[in-house]
Amino acid sequence: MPPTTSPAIEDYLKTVYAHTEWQPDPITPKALADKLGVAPSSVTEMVKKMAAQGLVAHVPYGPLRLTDAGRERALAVVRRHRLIETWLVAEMGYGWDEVHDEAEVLEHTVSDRLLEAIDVRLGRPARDPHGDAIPSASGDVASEPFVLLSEAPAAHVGRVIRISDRDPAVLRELERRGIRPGVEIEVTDVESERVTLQASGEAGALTRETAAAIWVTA
Amino acid sequence: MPPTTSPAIEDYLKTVYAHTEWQPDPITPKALADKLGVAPSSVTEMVKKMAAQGLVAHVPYGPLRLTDAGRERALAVVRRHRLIETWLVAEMGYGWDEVHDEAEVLEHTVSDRLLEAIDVRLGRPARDPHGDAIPSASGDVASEPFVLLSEAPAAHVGRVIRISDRDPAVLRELERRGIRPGVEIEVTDVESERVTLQASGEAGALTRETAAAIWVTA
DNA sequence: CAGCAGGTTTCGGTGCGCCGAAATATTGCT
DNA sequence: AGCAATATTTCGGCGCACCGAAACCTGCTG
Repeated sequence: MPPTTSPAIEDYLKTVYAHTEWQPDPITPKALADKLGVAPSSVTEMVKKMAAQGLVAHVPYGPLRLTDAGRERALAVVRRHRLIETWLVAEMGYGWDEVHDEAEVLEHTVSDRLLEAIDVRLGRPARDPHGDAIPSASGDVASEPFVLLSEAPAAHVGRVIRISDRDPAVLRELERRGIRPGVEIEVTDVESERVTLQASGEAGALTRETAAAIWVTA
Repeated sequence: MPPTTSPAIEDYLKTVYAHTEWQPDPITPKALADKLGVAPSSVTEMVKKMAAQGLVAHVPYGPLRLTDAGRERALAVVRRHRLIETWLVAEMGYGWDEVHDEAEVLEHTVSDRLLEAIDVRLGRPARDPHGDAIPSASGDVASEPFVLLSEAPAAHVGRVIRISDRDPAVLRELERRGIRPGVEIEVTDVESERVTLQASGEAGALTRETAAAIWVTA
């Protein structure tokens, strides 16, 4: 178990971790392959390596779980990603819908020292522009009770905590509608594929899929 | 000749280009291998690929020259490297002897957009902290007549233009002696392996090798 | 409870960038 | 000119991360 955490393995760890933030049950190889845009056979192989390094626990034909060591590495990568995103928005003139790809690359190449300098410049922020918690250097993550907007009952009132940054188009759409971290939302109606709501004084509706990208306070 | 310029090829291009800044004659495969810390056989192979992409001109068993296309790519990489170095020093609290390795990595991963943002923030600087000219986005490079301090005759008086950033220890050494870009230097004596000089009012001596890392105005 | 549709793994294979050893070319020296 | 030192290339091979095809499990359905 040498500290040979390649960029590829970092991506795997990050993706497994990200899954646990949105879904309670462990991720399957197929889901991982889809999110990474990689063939299932590649996942099998890579997971074998990661298991050998003690980063994931995996029983053949079963799902996938991070070990403590794996979670620690994953959190370090997530920290990098989110700090870089925050920096791009705060200092480099990026919009919150434009930072994901750049951070995706830089998270693997920024040194610890540079990351620390960024963290200090930004005043050690706790959340990134999408509301995602930024793990501390020691691996602590701020957490707060939440519900997915797609799961919230009618009449639920909450503040937007975070919005998934996976789809820039969704971010632009939500921005246009005044939905961003910190905003109050009231769910007015829940249908099978639509959630109707009131945000920033404006009424509107979201598809269930879009609503699943949003955390609101419980 | 697809635009498949990998990080490895970028390093080769940059190194070949850097050589031409310090030496008039074209670089040999051996020298390139040494500077890159790579086996000679790797250079042969990589050069073949680069020649196939029209980036270098190479006759078997002969030296190595950049084509116009190769120079263009090399300048783009050099621009990245030097802008990043400048940024690290200007904004992120790095010393001029500490930026090389970080820039070495980031030059391959920073997007054009982010680079442009950095350039703008810094006010489109013309030289980096070591005095190296930063090529413009269109590939123009500022130049000024110079002599290597190792080649300067006794009694020569000039201003330090640039100092090679290859060896951090040399940079610290020079900094300690007050030798940095912009400083006036008078060569007081030239021996075979030593150059004696006066800089910032202080007398001192440098090995020929160290002096070969310094450009002064002609 | 047999069969089938899925997901998962195995297997052979690819491109990239690297290596060392061996073959070959060039150069400099006597 | 001849030879030895040195540079360059060729060759087989390696590790990484990926692929597709085929074999193999598992769980669900009929």
